[in-house]
Amino acid sequence: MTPAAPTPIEDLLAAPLGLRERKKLKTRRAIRAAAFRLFTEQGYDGTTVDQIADAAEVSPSTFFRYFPTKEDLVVGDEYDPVMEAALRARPAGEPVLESMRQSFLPALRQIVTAEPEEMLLRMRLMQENAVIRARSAAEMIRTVDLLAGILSDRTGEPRDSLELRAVVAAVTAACGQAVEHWAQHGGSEDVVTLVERSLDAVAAAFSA
Amino acid sequence: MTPAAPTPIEDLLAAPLGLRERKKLKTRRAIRAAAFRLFTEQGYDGTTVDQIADAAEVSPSTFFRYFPTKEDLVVGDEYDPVMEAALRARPAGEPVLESMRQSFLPALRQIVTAEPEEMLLRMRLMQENAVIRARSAAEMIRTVDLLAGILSDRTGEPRDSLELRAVVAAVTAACGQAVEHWAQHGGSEDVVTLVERSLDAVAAAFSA
DNA sequence: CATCAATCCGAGAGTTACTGTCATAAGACG
DNA sequence: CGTCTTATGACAGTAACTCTCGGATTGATG
Repeated sequence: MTPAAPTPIEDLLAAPLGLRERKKLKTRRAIRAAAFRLFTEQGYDGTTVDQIADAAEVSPSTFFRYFPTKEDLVVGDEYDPVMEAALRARPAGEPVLESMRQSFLPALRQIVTAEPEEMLLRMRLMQENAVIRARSAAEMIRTVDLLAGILSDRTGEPRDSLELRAVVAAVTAACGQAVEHWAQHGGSEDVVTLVERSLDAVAAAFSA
Repeated sequence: MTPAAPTPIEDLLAAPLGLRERKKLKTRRAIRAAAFRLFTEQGYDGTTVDQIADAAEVSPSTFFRYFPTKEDLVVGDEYDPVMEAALRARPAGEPVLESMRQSFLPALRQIVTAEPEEMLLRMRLMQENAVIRARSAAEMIRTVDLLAGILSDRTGEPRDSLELRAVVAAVTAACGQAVEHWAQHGGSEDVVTLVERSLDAVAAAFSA
């Protein structure tokens, strides 16, 4: 395209994504898009990996190179790093509950506003399909492990502190219920408000 | 065996388990016993259903008649009815937290004292195997649904009350962490104490 | 005791998710 | 342009299920 003269500025701009990387990202998106379309048309169980691969114009082998399992199309734990960063950014002396609240809320807001229809589809699949539900629940366990690890590092508590893990698990579960409620009402309510309601309810139940 | 004279008393006593039912229970136990033995020897993933069926001297077809999936050998939700009964027996006006505590504790104590080694194996498999972990987590969701349903019926709240579900989920998660802690320490500590510690920690975190 | 209906079981074929290997084609790079 | 790396596709294979069907076992009845 451009003459042979090297253009470092353009290189730097293009560097984050070489042609190869761009193509990979594109096929990854194509696979997921084809899958979600087929899922809405035929349901999750009614759609085979071969069909998805056909629709995305890749071979089944390639499908499994991009998504190790069919479930991974739906679950996706790409939000954990966001919450991890947010949690690490909280001040050291802050109470655990407040740190978690301030980490969950921005992450949730971002997810819900960025791609609400995809999130709704995911939650719908989670309700309908036992396998997806199970995997999502397992992801929540992963999240609890992650957050408890970060917090224990920060406070110097042992990594398997029952007390810390209990708090993290309880808060995460309450927030999860808020998200589920959000999804079951079609995403019309404000997630932040729902999370606050959840946490307030837990506080009320435990302070009585 | 006995003379032809009809013996209604014996009939009534034998009624709960006819020959057929007894046989079914026996093969069910045989399958599970064989499976657990093979699991400890070769691991969960290293054991095929065919091997289990062979060891239990049944056909693979029969295996799937008794256990719809291989995971069902391990997860088993036979404790939900116990908790359900306990929860329904609680007085109507009691706070949710107290009702749950008084329902969880006896059930847990029973599970842990009745067959501790089996429970430990289950928890160990849950740690090691992602599929089992996911299924167990899904069972916890089922439990939350069940308990929230019972409690909402009792208090007249709507069945999908976010507040109620958040509290139930938080308490269940905290208790789950207690059980996990119990298992990770080889079952040497007292479950009841661990549950109390968990719930106290949540209370402390939310009352600050 | 004989029989009949319900139910349980085993055999076999088929589907699907996933794994591993290998040859080939397409980008990266000097 | 040549080479080297890497992505891809074709293929074979495994394991967890699902479905169906004929035969055996059980439990009730005449």
